[in-house]
Amino acid sequence: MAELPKHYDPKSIEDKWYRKWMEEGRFHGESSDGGDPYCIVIPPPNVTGILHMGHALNNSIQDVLTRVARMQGKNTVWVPGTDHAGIATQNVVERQLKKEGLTRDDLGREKFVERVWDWKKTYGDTIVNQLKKLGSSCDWERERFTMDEGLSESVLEMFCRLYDKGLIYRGNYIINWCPRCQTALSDEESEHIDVEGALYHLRYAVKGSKQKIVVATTRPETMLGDTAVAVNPRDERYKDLIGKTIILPLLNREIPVIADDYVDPEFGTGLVKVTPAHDPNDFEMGQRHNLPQINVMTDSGIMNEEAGPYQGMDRFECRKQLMEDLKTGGLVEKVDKHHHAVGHCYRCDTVVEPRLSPQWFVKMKPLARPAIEAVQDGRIKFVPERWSKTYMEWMENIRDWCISRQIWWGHRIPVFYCDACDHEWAAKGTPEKCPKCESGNIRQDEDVLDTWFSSWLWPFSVFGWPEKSEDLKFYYPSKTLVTASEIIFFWVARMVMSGMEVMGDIPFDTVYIHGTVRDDQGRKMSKSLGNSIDPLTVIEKYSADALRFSLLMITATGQDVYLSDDKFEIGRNFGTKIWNAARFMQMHSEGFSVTNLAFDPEALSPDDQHILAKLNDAISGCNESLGRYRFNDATLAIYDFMWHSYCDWYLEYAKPILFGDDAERKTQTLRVMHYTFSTALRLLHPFMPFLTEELWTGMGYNSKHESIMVAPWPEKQSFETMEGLNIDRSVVDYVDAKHDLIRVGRTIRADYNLANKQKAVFYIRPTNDTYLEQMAADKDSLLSLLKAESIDVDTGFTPDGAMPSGISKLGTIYMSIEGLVDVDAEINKLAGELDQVVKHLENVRKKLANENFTSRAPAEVVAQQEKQQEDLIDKAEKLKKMIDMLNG
RNA sequence: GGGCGAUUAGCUCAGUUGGUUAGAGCACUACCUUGACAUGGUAGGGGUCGUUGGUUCGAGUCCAAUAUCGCCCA
Repeated sequence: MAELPKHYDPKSIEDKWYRKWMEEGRFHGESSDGGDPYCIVIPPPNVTGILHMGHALNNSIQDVLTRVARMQGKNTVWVPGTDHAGIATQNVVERQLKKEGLTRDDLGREKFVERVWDWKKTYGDTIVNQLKKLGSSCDWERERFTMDEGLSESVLEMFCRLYDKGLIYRGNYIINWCPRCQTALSDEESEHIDVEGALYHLRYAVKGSKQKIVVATTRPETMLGDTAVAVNPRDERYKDLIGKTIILPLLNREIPVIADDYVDPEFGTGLVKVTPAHDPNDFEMGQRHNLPQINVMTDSGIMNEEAGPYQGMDRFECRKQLMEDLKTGGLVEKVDKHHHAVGHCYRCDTVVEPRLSPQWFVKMKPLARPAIEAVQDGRIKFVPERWSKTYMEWMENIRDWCISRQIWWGHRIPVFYCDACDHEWAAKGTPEKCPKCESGNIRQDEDVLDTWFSSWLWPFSVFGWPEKSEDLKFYYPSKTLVTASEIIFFWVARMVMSGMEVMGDIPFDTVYIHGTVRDDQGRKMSKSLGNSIDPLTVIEKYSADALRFSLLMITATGQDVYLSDDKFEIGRNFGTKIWNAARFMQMHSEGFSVTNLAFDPEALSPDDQHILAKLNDAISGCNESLGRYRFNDATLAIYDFMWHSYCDWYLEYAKPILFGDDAERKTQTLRVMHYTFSTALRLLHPFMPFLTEELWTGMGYNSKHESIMVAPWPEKQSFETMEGLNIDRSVVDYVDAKHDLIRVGRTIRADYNLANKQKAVFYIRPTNDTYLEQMAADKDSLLSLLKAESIDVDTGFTPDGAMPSGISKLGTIYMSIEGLVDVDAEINKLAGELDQVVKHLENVRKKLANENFTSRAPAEVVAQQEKQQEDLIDKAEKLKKMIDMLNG
């Protein structure tokens, strides 16, 4: 046992251990080793990502689950990796090119993609390295990337299967278009943000009359693409209008008035303009009424030739100018303020333009059915349960998934066209000729797939699917998926669908949804707000252990996490506390061997029994909480045990023994101490991996299990075993009561401002003979914990004069302060206490006097109240006597 | 507009099927550098559990309204 340094230096230790664990292959699992599989697949972070607090929380949780499973002896694998984040990564590289005065078109597709790969090779490890800093025990030998060869193979296979089944199709529909990224987005990638917009009321002229009608719109510039005006057929106000022709202002295009049930008579004026090429609802109306579709914008959101005089203007500039022009023409009725949700690109925050465009889609309804059933029948469980509602809601109303993206970085859509015979087919390789007409005049689709089209295969693609590998057989399905609520639709739901589709089995049995990390004002942490706390800064300042522990301790199940810098002090302080406890033990362990901790059950003192019982409680509390994904309760159980049971009470109890000269007793106590501490370290290890490993070695506990990572996970001892250790519940209760008595004694000391060094003289009148015996036998610890010169335990004790005192379960404790007693103050104090007791007693009496209560409440609740009544009466009596005596 | 969540101490939050005098951490007050630890110790102050009704012998907990805030979906 090398001496532990006075100060704990997490920095050097954390790096050292992580390197060692890697060298020793501690994170790696092999299916050939068999056993009980435990697998978690990481939610792959973006390859462009940098670790934020959400990741830190997400991965701390996964690491806890992984490390516990590993210590339990399961065949444990946590598969890490990153996704290629098509749009985001392309954006990053395009920005880089821009600095060089280049665009991707200057490079051409092939060179550009090469350039992205270069970027990935140089910077793609950033987040991976940050995960390592956090202590994540991922199986790095299994690290995957959604664009690597194997996963690309999975993507192509999946595409071809769905294509051949008719579940992938190409169609011209309204999709979400990001004019900045110049690509289509899925519905999920368009984030609805509430904005204070306007509802513009515009006057359109009716052909052949002087009548003007008023339509309301939030996007006036799209009027340039209007091909009808619609009313609800049941709307009496506009009955006569149906079938008439409207002259579209500015362009003077003639468009019909149609009747359609979709129109809500309550909204705006009850008249809506119909722009089939720029709105999903208008599109459908257009389909029903055979309206032309006029797209008025270019790919980059610039008005095109269909916009007439507005051609070349940006869409928002156009909105302004167009409104000016309409105003000039007297064609604006009014402009109302209007709150509405507007879609924004989730990658660049640009306002999304709904736009008619030919894209590839996955037909979702058939895929959703088995995925709905899997959750309905409980094969997949959400924690907290309420998220299954969100999942169901989305699944039941699922819409087809737009999977094509007009970018270059990603899996190119494996669809080929023959220009000779117009044949279209999907294939995994690079065909040289058309399978139908054998022409070589073929070309591949230009688009790439949505990144999520590779992520949704993650739970099986990481194990080599479509190849039926041993790993796949062994580790699939994975166990728990840990993620935040934001990606239930993006990812979780889709993984279930793909898993059911190709594996015929669920991809995981539990989905644990943790909270979103917010700042202390409840705002989402974001770079643009500048309110994010960088986990690496926290690691630098407080240590990775502190970061992990603090995060888990303040994360209530499924609730959002509000963070501020000072919260990490919890973890740091706790680490320091443990470190110092270890140093204290070490100072007293000279010549003591920690390899033999077999204490003598017959010789356990009350405090020994007490700490062992509390240890068992902590173990069972921690395990139970972990089983229910209540990480805050799990950490609290350990924290409370180590700090308040072990350090505050047991170590303090042990001091006089360790400083004394009863060698046998000292050895026995050290055995209990080290047994307890080494067990608690194992319990703490998943939460604070570095500190616990350092102490595991530093304290010499590593003789049997070299690393704490593979030491056995503490399991709750059965009652029988506790009895075998000679742990008696009544003795444990006695020690709890003793602690209470000591607190009462200390309060008296504090009331009389006794200096720490000042020894006091105490008298205790025990409540009964059992306590008398127990306390008499336990006087050493009472003396030491009360810093007393002497303690007389005497059933017949009566104070001969004014003495400050206090009541506890074990008895009444008096402290001798010759000549110093402030009688009035003492009476006041006791009277105050009596007041409280009387008030409480009244409540209890009232309850017991109520026949409804005594007859209806469970017997044990009534008995408990009766017992309490007795205790309170007893206490009140004592207080009265004490007050009388002081008065007398 | 639909759905979900939150409202408990100055702050951030626990409080598991209703049952001791509602807890923790931080902050605060007093005392203490004592032989593990001032990133600490001991003691203490602080809450009519958003509001109003209801169910119940009993409500922070269940139900219904309502207010405020937040999130998701349209």
